[in-house]
Amino acid sequence: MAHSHEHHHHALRPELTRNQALVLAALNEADSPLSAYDLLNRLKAEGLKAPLQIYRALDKLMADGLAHRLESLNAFVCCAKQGHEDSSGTIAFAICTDCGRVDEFADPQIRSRLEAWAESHDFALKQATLELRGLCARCRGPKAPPAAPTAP
Amino acid sequence: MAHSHEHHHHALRPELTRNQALVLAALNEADSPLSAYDLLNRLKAEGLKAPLQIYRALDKLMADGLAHRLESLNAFVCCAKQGHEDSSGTIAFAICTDCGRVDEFADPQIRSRLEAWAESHDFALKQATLELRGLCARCRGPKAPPAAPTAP
DNA sequence: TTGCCGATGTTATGTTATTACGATACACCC
DNA sequence: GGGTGTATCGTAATAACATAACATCGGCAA
Ligand SMILES: [Zn+2]
Ligand SMILES: [Zn+2]
Ligand SMILES: [Zn+2]
Ligand SMILES: [Zn+2]
Repeated sequence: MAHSHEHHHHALRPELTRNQALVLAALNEADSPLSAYDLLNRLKAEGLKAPLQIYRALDKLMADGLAHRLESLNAFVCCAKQGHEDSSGTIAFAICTDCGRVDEFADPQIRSRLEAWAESHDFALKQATLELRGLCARCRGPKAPPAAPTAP
Repeated sequence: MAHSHEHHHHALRPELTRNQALVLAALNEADSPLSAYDLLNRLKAEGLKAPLQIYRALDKLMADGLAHRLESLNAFVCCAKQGHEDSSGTIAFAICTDCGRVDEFADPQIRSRLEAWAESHDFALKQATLELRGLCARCRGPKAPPAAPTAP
């Protein structure tokens, strides 16, 4: 255990415990979302044994904005921005159904449109899940221009 | 037990089998989303016994646009429009975290905004999951009484 | 010291979804 | 009638995802 003084203020970016750091590192190394049990399998070697250890770490990482849950996959990704301190308002994910890669983005216009709907329907919007499915640029074709897909 | 030849009509509105009709009726009667196992419990009296009977019926109903899955709840609702024949493009759901009620809507501007993002990122958009969480008009009420959720 | 508190480890259990296999029902053709 | 194909159905078993419950440890303040 080569750890020394990791307890130096900096509550700005809260310290991560060992389990949390392990889970975050595993998510960072992966190039597509991982389920909690995927993570567990990858971290068995580090001594993690029970699902709850993974879920607890994920809860903390998500609370800190360092990871996100993809509801349509029951899986998790690390935040593309390494944590959004700012308005963690409305994040969207474009998920490639072929290679699994995920592109995280925020579109203010979509957000304001959602807020407008909520406003006009007297709905107190707290959170939004926006997940797009399709083929990423790498998987859709070598150079498919925005046109009707030609028969291969 | 009313049985025998229930296959008289044509297929404009595809016929539902008994299991499918039971599941759809249960979803219609509910005032909030039901999980597959909720449905199973409610339909035990009708003779349904196994999860697969529910999931198969749900698959058909969703394919016909008569029901939708809410990814963030792992639950199902009947379609507010009783099936969208048109471009079932981009549907959104506003889910009340208090009473569970769901409001289904489609916003062309949100849809075109998503398509614009996809276009500009060379992403072949196939499907989108849009789920809002918050308090519905009945439950938010600064002046409206909190809707006492009637026990299911 | 003592007591609290947050994080942890461990076991067991609950919830959601699918795989596998066989039976039944009907349409279609020979 | 006797095939063949397809679609649905029933049942059992299992996989995949998530939480409850409880004991323990270590830091830290009164
Ligand atoms: Zn993020
Ligand atoms: Zn891809
Ligand atoms: Zn609908
Ligand atoms: Zn409500």
